[in-house]
Amino acid sequence: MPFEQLKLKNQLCHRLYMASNSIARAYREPLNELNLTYPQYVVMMALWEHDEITIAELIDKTAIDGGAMTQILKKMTEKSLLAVIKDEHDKRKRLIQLTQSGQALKNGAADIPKNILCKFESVDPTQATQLMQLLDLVVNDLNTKTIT
Amino acid sequence: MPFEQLKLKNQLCHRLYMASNSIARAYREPLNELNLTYPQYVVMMALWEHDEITIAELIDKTAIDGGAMTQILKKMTEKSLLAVIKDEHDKRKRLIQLTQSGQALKNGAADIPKNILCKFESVDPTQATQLMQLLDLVVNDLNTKTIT
DNA sequence: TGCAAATACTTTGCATGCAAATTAAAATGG
DNA sequence: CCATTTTAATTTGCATGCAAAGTATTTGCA
Repeated sequence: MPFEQLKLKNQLCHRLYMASNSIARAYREPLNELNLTYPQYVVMMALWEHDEITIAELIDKTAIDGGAMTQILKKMTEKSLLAVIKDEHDKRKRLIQLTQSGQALKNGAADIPKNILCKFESVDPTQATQLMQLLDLVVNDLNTKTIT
Repeated sequence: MPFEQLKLKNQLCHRLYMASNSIARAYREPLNELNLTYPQYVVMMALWEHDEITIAELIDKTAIDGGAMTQILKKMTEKSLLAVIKDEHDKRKRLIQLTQSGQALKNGAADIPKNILCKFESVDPTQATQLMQLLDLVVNDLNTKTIT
């Protein structure tokens, strides 16, 4: 059977594509109530964990594209969720600092992960963990630059 | 430990986000050589499997957004990969038909899946299968409309 | 038969993801 | 110390993903 490998049903990538879109869609409603997009929510999670980090560190933690990050931070600044501050020690860098309302939003977001998990009827916690581990392997393999 | 669930390292969604972006990036180079974007490649795979289907069927197979599909098909038409034909039986519908060069491109794409798989050093075939099954569960759970 | 409701697409506006070019500032080497 | 290189961000251009509004047909039904 030639070209069997080109069938969509055999493609890991297509499943990842669908799963990623599906889960982002699932977050859309609860995040709308917080007036956040999904990438903005990821930025907030990173900052709730560790405030006052540079843009480069934020990019590293979130895996969001640098070009997109500039735009995202601009919009979040307009919404008074955070402030972008120049680093006096290294003027190339910018520090991101949550505002009070940015910090406060954490309470409103606390229930989101639980509500999303409720939608998983067929995936038990063991499988979820397994899935996360496998995805980590995939990401590591794909992001490891093969120094040929 | 409050808010533990809001940490990025505990988020299935963030891993899916990273994995999906990583794998799309991995396809970018080989697809550039075919002058295809990733969604366009997905459309081609669907059509290589089954030619002359309606746009609605194509959307169903690929899970690509309808609004985006219109644009994607327009660009693929400009590249003479396919043609959009009116369905005489139901004038609302459009049939998508591969051109000769669209069909021929299948040969150029035949090696792409294998080349992507080469990048997976830590994921063996068994794990890949397992991963696909878990992703299917996720997609099914998230796309099942709960008829409350 | 005739009109409201459902379909199949298209269009529009907004928010990224990504590559490539650009700018500003710091680190390096000679 | 100065020129080259590297690093940190921003900007730009293109291609989606998605929601919502709009258009053209076809169905369903009273």
